[in-house]
Amino acid sequence: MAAIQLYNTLSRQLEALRPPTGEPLGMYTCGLTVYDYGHIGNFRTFIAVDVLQRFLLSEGYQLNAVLNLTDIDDKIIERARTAGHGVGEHAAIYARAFEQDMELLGLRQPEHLVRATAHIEAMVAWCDRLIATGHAYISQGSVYFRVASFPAYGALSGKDAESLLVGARVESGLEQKEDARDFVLWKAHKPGEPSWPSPWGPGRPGWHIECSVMAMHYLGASFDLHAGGADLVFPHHENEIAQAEAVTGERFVRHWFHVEFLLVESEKMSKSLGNYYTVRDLIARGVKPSALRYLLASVPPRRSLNFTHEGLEQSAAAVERLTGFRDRLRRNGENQPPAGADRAVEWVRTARENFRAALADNLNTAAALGAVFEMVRAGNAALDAGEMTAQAARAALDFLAYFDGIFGVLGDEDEARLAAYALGTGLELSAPALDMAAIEARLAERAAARARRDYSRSDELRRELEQLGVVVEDVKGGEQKWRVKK
RNA sequence: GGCGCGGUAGCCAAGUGGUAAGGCAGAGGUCUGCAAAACCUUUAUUCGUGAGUUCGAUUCUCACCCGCGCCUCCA
Repeated sequence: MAAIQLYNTLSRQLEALRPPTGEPLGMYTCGLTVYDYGHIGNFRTFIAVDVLQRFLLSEGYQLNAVLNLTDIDDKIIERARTAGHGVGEHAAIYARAFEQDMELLGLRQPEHLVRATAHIEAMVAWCDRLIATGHAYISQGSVYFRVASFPAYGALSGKDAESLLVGARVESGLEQKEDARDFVLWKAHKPGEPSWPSPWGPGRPGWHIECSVMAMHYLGASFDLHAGGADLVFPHHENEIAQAEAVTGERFVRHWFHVEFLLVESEKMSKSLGNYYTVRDLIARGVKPSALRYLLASVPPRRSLNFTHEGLEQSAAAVERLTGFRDRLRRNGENQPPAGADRAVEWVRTARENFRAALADNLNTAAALGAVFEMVRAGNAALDAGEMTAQAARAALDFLAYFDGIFGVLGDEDEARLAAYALGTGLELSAPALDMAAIEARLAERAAARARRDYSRSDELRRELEQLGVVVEDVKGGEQKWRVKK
């Protein structure tokens, strides 16, 4: 297969990712600032990164992935104060919540899940180097990056020095900066705020320095791939580049991967509009993790995603089509006569090729799903025609397993994850537990009724079962198949 | 104003210089005791608008309209 192409924000074009070698691919992702629960926009990014990473692994790459949590910042301090928490305590609460959301959505554990406060010394040391090399200066106990000392500033976001100055002047001039574009690396201590010692006095790190320092700490001065939300391009990632490259002189990141914004009902998500959703908001409404994951993964990362409740329902229906097909394969696949086997295996191979090619083309998840569904239709048709051989069924099941290893949407673990999530978060799930005893009893009675062709009783029992939350389907051979009602 | 992304059927959405993947929803049919599921057929003579290049454009160029993001700490 051709090399994996990804859009690189820095060059503004598709670029081939280096091929897999024995050397792991170094990848850094800007994670959450833990002042509150992560919202679905955050998780859109993390799911896109997750799909990318799982795809890379399936293509033979080794990964060294770093995901950071920002656990010291203005907003955390402010929210902690409002909530009556200590700052560390507040951050810990939401860091834990993030990890719960991560597990619920099946996000891959990165090789390093790192926190800013665990790397303060390294940040101080880096500030020191920036000062020593003339790229930063001390002003009233704070340290600022001297943008004028880094001519390449603005390359990532396509901004020129002049427009940056115009933008910056709008801001208040209270800070003691040489130049309006300069940004803070280290904030001097203020009463009532956490602080760490430094050569310039107590204080805390600025936002941008943490990512440069932690990325280089785990991945080296120059690494392969850096991901994050599109809104981080400027200033955050621009500043990361400046902080790193000003000292090292090396190209900080080869490939910048940005995930577009998420809208809700075509509007920017905001608390004031009442369209702001955290993961737990949706789970509490009975949304399945697999459906949420499907929706967030189904739109390619470079396109903005319009999140709607209708979209969630459509996603849930699409997931059911996939799992329904898999169930059919498992039920029927083994008992069919093996005849003309090779033709049926052919469409699985085609689907796999198209699927891989789509993902390799800038992670085109929509096209990749198209390939999967084309196989589903072909497979269902073969099953209907009684032409599904054991070999073809196995090939299709293998492909579905491979597919789900990347997309993670078939929902096999929904129930277990929801249970663990409810336990961990104390969240009450709206989905009522099934009364299995009552269901089993009615299924048995219905089977008996059907055996004696008492269809009115059978239909009555089907209605009762629906009340109990399950849909019954009569499969050929008189067998009853049931599933949880949507 | 600057930089960037996007406007494809009721909804979500792929895509190509040669005539529109896929999913959801809808309609008809097959199957079924009835259903469900599945399958088949059907639902955009048309891809924001206008002009241009071309034998031919949704795909290239230009202009315009609309939506969205960023422009100093928001994923």
